[in-house]
Amino acid sequence: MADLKLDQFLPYRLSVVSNRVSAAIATAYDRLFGLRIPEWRLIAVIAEGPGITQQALGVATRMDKVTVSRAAQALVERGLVARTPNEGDRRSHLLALTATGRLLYDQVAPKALELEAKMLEQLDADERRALSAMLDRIEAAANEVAPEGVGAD
Amino acid sequence: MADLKLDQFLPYRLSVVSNRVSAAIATAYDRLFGLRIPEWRLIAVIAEGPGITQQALGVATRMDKVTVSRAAQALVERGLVARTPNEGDRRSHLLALTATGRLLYDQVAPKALELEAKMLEQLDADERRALSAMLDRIEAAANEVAPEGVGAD
DNA sequence: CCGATATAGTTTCAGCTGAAACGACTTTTC
DNA sequence: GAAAAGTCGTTTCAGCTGAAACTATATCGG
Repeated sequence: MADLKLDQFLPYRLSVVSNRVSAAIATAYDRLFGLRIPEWRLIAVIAEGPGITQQALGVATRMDKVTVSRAAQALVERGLVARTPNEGDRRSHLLALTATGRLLYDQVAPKALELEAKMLEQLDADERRALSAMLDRIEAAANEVAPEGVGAD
Repeated sequence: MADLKLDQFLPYRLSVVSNRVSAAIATAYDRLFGLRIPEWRLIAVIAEGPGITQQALGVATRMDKVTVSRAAQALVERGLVARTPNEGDRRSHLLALTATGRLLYDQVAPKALELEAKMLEQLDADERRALSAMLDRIEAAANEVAPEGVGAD
């Protein structure tokens, strides 16, 4: 009989840790800025390169197009993001932060980095690099095991 | 303005990798054994120590009691798990694998370890230890940042 | 003992997610 | 240049999750 202890099982550990981290971040963003995680992710990517389509946002954030669509609508309604017609392709629009959106981003981003720093506090630079590289390799392997599968949170 | 690139942001990377891994595993278990992740987790813990209550299962798997309740019902209905009255406390029952459940476990556990091995293939023993230790530290830090929050998948 | 409070587990309900169907527009093909 | 096929984005629907309400039992304080 196989020797399998759940809390030594990596997929389980990964899921637990990721959920804790996500929950901590989600709570903070929601309380401080009224943002959900998908919304915050869109803002982060739009801030980097304004004039982006939703489909590109989906690729960048690895979120489903439905999730992107809903988050984008919420942000537009809140006046944080504006849509301009895409001349090249009228099926889509181009998204950019409004002035208000930019202002919010300038508040959220430092807070995000601060939260991240708190969670990484006990890792030194080498460890962080190693962690990041390992995550990349694990993700690649997972993609091989089952090519599909997305999932946001 | 803060320098924040989403794909270097640890909480995001963690979430993406964890979701990929979970999706890969979930697909495999569902296809091979008709098990969802919460069900599989219960089986893994019950196999280790039969005669366990649902509340203890919740602690062990870090899943919500609702999730545990539903997974337990499904397993009982499928005849993989049996409930015996808990003499000491009649609010709860004690769960154990049936013969069928044990048989299934003996198939699932090796498969689980095999899947894990595939994902960890490119990490050597030292790296795995380091990864595990880092996950522990990150989880602890996340718990400090926001004590609550659970979440299964 | 017995009422007050707490805990195990279930049910209900609201929220989030993503597959699938759909509408609008674009590209390809003949 | 129009029908066929593909893509962007929205809507719909079904599934999963967890907070809160609820039932049954247990424990605590007087």
